[in-house]
Amino acid sequence: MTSNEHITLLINHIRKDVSLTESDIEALTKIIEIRELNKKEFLFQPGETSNSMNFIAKGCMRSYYLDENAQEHTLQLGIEEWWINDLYSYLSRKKSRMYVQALESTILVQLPRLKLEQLYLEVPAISHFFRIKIQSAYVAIQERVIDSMSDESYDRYKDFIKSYRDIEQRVPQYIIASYLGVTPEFLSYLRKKHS
Amino acid sequence: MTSNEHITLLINHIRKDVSLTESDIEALTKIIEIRELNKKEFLFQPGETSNSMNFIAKGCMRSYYLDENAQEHTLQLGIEEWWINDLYSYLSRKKSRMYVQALESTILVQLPRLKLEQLYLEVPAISHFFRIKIQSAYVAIQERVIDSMSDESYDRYKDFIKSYRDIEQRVPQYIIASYLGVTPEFLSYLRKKHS
DNA sequence: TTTCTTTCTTAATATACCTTAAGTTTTTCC
DNA sequence: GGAAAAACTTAAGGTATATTAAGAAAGAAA
Repeated sequence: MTSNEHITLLINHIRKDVSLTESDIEALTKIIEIRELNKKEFLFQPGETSNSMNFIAKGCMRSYYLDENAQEHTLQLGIEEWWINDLYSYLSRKKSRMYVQALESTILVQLPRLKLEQLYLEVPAISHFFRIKIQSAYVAIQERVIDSMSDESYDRYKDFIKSYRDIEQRVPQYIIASYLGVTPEFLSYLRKKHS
Repeated sequence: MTSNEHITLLINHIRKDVSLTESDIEALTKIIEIRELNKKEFLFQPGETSNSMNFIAKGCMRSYYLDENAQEHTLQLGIEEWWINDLYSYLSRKKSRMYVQALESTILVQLPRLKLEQLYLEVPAISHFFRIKIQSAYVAIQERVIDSMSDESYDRYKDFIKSYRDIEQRVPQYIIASYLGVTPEFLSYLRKKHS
């Protein structure tokens, strides 16, 4: 697949929410960078600051952090046509506490922050698109807070599958466990018990 | 306290983040509504849609929802100079699942959504201010996700106190328990154990 | 294929947290 | 100020989830 096809995927994705003229597309295309990551490679790590919006054209990514006991906690997962980032770091321009990592060999279409903010002035539709995206990110994370409050861990697992239907098959169980906040052993037990 | 003082509180609050001219303030003041709530009164309830941004001029509020077992889960708390809402409902214009309730007798300075969106066009500083606020709401809720992943509930309690220093004294323990996701009995046990 | 590494499962034991219920303290309101 | 309601504490017994460790299965590498 050529880099053009990845860009087209992004453009069609944006066009689901807002209309773009040919000149909008040209301006957008100018600021795009393509980034390839090998399996297990990091997009960024704690201490770095996120400086781009990252669209997954191919592959699978996750964000996670390590707690004081060096336990991994997965916050976000994504496959083709999802966005992956530490939005906290991107929006606040502070250092991230997150690892953002490729779970498969992955191709990202990146929009660097400074150029994107320039583009907002030129192409309001793009600004509008990202306002929608940041709103949905807020909605998604609030959903996550609510789901995580269910004290039945099997319910949380069902919530997870509802939100991440297509992803469940592609990521290892231990990552799902780290998303749900249970041990892999316990997740294994739950799956057996309910099957 | 007159309603003017409540409005001044809001204006000074906004001026911490952006500059406002006298005419900005005049335009802002025009759309303001004051809402008084008695203790335990609801600002809105599940099934309703949030149609305003709500600044607490006086009092104490919380948002919570009921799970399938009719357990309360507190999502957000606020006192003077905090904003309280179901931002999910406000931004998406969908029905809320939340109760937003006064924990003390409370005075809100409200900005109705439609008028506020008009005001954004007239006074960009206000638009900028709320972009900052919505960003911080995102940051706060991500913080909450991370804090809630600590499986030691006493750690979560310490995180809570760090985020809600001034509020801890003013709300009942059982609400803190419902925020932390533990029973009031267990919170009581924890506080004794660590004191 | 064969070996090595990663991921998944099983099971025994340990612990954090819940449930219930009763008693105590604090707050509300007439 | 006093009665009623709301909130908080204590403790016993129960359940959900963690820990550890070992073996099985699947995937990657050679």
